[in-house]
Amino acid sequence: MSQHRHPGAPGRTGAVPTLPDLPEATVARLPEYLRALHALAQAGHETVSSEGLANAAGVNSAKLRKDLSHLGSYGTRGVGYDVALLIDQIESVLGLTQCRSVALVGVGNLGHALAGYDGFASRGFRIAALFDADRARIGEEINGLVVQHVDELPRVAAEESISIGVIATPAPAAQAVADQLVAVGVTGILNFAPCVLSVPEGVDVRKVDLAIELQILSFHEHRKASLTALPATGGSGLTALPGGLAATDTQEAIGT
Amino acid sequence: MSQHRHPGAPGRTGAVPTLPDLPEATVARLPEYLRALHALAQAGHETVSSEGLANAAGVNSAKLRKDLSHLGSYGTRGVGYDVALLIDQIESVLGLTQCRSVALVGVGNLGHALAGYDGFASRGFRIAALFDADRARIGEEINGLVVQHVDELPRVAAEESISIGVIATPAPAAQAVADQLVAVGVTGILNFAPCVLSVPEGVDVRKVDLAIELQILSFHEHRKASLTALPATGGSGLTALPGGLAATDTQEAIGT
DNA sequence: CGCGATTTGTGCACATCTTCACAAGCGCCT
DNA sequence: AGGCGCTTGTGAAGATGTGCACAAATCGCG
Repeated sequence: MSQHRHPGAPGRTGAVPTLPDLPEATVARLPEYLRALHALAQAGHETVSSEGLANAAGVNSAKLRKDLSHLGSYGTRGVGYDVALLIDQIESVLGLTQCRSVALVGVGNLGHALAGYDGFASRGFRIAALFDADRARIGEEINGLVVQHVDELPRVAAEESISIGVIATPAPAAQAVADQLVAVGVTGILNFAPCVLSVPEGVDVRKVDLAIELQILSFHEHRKASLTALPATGGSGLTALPGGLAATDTQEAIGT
Repeated sequence: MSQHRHPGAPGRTGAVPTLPDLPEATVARLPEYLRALHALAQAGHETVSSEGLANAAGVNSAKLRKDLSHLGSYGTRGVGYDVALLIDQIESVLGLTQCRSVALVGVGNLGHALAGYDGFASRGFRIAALFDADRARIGEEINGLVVQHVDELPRVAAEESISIGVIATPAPAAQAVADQLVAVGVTGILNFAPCVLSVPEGVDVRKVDLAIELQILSFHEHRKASLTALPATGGSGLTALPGGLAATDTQEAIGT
C-alpha cells in the first residue's frame, strides 16, 4: 500500500491469474501437502486419492479436499489427484516457482545451523547472504558464504533482491535488525529471537520460538500426569474420553 | 463451566488443584505471556495492566484478559495484575514448577545448535542426554554432555525420568526414533524432522519445520507482489481490502 | 464516606475453522 | 450402452477462536 518496491521483473505472470484469497489455515497446510506430494512422486505414484494424501500429510481427508478445492478443481472424481499437476499448482500458489533469496542475520549457535540446513535449498530457497553484528565473526565462511557485517545489508540488498529475512540473533538485537531489514525493503521476516517485533504495516513476521514449543508440550505432560493421578473425581459421568487430547496444530494418535 | 475455587481448604495451598480445561489457543499463548512477564519483572514492574502486558506480548488486550480469566481471577480491578503472582500461576499451569528433562536425539547441524541453546535451561528445561545413531558421533562432548548411541536410551531413561523427547534427525530416521522414545515412556515429542510421525494415542507430537515457515512467508510475498502488480482488475467488486493481510499466528503491523 | 478514575472479567455477536454427509462426476466392466 | 463402484467437491452444521462493549470491582482522594 505505502511502498511498492518491486524488484525488477513485473512481467505477466503465467501462473494463477486470480488472487484466490485462501484461508490462512489452508495456506499453513499447503507446504505440508507439498512435501507429502514430493514424497509420493519420488515413490512413483502418478495419482493419489484425498485419503492417501491426507494420510501422508497427517490430516483429515475432508479437510484436505476442502483445502485443495480453494485452489480450484484439480482432481478427477473416481480417480484422485494427479501428483505432478498438484505439485505445480501448489508451488505456483505459494510463489515457489521463482527461487527466493533469503538473508540470514545472526550466525550464532542457531544461525550456524540454519546456514547449513539443506532443507532450504531443496525447497526453492537460497540463502543469499550471512550477516552478524559481532566483528569477530565477520569473514568466517559457512557453507560457501562469507559472514558480512550487518551494516553491509543495504549494499547486498541492492545487488540482489532479498525477499525474506531470517533473524537468528539474541533477543535484544532483534528489533534493530528487523528495522534494518525493513529499511532495505524486506517484507517477510522469520524471527527466531524470543521477543516481539514491531514492524510497519505490510510486513509479515512469523515467529518460531523453540522454548515455547517445549512449554506447550510441558503443559500437556502436566495435564496428562494430573489426569492419571486423579482416579475418581466426584463429578460428571464421563471420565476419560479417549479422543479429547488432540491439540490444534499437534498431530496425535495417528494409529498404525 | 464455572468452576469455583473454594479458598477454604486450610493448609492446602499448593499448586492448582483443578484441571482448568484451557482452550488450546490460550495454552499456545501462555508461554508468550510468561516471557513478557519475566521481562517486566526484570525491568522492575510489580504490576502490569492487561493493556501493558498485551503490548509486551504482541496480542490484543481483550484476548489477553480472556486468556488469563481461564486460569482464574488473578488480577485486581483498577490496578492490574501482580507480575510475580501471575508468573507463578502461569508456570504452575504449564507444569514448569518442576524442571523437566529433555532427551535430544540427533546431533547433526540442528541438533548441535539445540544442544547449545541456552533458552531451554533458562526456562526450566534440562537437556538430560544426547543421542545419535551415527557411531562416528558417539563420544563427542557438547556443552558438557556426551553423545550416546540411541540404543542406550532405555538405560538412560531408567536412570532419570525423561518427560520430553526432541527429534532432530533426518526425516527417514525420525519414525524409528519416535518409536524408541515412545517405548521408553516419553509422551511428548518435539519433531524437527520434515515428516509426519505416527504415535500411539496419548502421545503429543509438536512439529517445527523451518522450511514450512519460509514457504508460508513466500506465499504472502507472492500475494503482495501480485497485488501491487495488478492496479485494476476488471472483475469482481472487491479489489484490495487493506486489513486483509493479517495471518493466524503472525504478528503484523504493530505500529509504533 | 462517597465519588470518580481506572481496569478487570465476561456476555454476546461475529469470524474462522473443522467435520459430516451426500450429490455429482468419472472410469471400468459387462 | 448402461450400470456400478469409487472419489471429488461442497453445502450445512457444529466447534473453536476473536473482539467489542460494558457492568462490576477496586483504589485514591477530597
